[in-house]
Amino acid sequence: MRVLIADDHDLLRDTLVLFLEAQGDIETCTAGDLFGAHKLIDSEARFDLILLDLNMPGMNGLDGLKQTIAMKDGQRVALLSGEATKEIAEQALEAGAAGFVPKTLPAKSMINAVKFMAMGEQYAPIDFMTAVEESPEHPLAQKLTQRELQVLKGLTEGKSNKEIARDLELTEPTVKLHMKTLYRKLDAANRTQAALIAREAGLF
Amino acid sequence: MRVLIADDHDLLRDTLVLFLEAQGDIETCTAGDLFGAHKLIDSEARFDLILLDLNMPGMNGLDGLKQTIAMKDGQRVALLSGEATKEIAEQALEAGAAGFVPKTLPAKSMINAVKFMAMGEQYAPIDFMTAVEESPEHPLAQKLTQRELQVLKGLTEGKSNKEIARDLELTEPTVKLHMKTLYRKLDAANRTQAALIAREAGLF
DNA sequence: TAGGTTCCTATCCTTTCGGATAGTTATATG
DNA sequence: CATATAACTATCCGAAAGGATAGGAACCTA
Repeated sequence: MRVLIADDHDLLRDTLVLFLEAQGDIETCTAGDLFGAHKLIDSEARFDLILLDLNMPGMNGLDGLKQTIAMKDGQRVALLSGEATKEIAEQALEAGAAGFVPKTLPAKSMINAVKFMAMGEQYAPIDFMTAVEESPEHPLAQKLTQRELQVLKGLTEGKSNKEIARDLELTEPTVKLHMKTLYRKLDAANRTQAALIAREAGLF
Repeated sequence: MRVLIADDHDLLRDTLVLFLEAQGDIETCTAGDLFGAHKLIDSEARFDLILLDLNMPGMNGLDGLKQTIAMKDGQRVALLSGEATKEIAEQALEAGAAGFVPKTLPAKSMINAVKFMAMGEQYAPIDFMTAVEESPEHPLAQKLTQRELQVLKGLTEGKSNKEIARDLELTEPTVKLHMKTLYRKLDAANRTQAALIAREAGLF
């Protein structure tokens, strides 16, 4: 089984090579950037799997991945990254990548994943892919006072100012004032926009 | 490698056994229901992987899976199903399953998946797991006319009636009428509720 | 051709919204 | 103590929204 590893970090590249070669039945080639990888793909025999680091020179986001997938023989190309988000991983798989391998993967799992992908399957860490992309404690919520949040909650339930006032035991003018402040803080032009923005942000 | 296959469909069970045994290095046992599977787990040597059909007798949803995972030696248990939804698959993996295998998987992929899971990795088909659970052509959208949908789209963008009228080259009173109809059809009390309901339904 | 449905336009009127402005109370914070 | 901020109340006014009602045009169908 022949694997090409392209990553600009010597340490990671060498470690990966050591692990894979230790398996006995895996032969490795390496490159330090996308250009080097493409040269090897052109000149060498077919690889069973090509691993590309997302952040190495020449990659330019997922462009380098797509270019490599489009190269001769339709070889299998997987994305390797340390920090990539779930969105990047999904886009890579969507673009036809053989898989997505986080650098945080245990060595044993990484070898299994490489073998799995070389066999023609698509790999991605389940827990990584199913993780809910939790919005990092929306900055919006922090800008709002308790009262404003209460009013906003009422708004996202489609209530009128009068209803919100009754529920919170306030007068209607007060609710209106909070509304005005909310529009300013949420950068909304009217209550509908404010409600949509609040929902979009995942509040309530 | 020893694999236990539990499924109440004789045909599928036998087919799967044939495929796996043909690999040479895989030894299989079978059971027709959960009870039979548990008996084999108790009496036989340790299995490298246990495949449980979701719909066979005794399973009772994911309960049977959880029971089996909790049995001796912490053996690796995967869920096998033909119709399961993405939600079921996620719950199974959450509960500690070794993987989720749709019965629609090509034989070659199924074998690869079995081997992969037996090696200690977690498997699920990427495309299946990342598929967006698309609401089945929202019944709402069908009740609305073209115009109403256009107006609703404007509403979900937080526009005023006047703006919507200008964009669609209608008069404001007409937009208002469509709004009224929308409220009735969407069961909304006001524009904010209508906008939220439309967003909730995944329209636009 | 008559009857029905859908879509559009329009007017009248009331309620609600939203902005501007002004002021009170309580609680931090320097 | 002075100041700032948050929370609340209040009034005025124009703009927007929403309900009721009426009618016209296009299209399908009996």
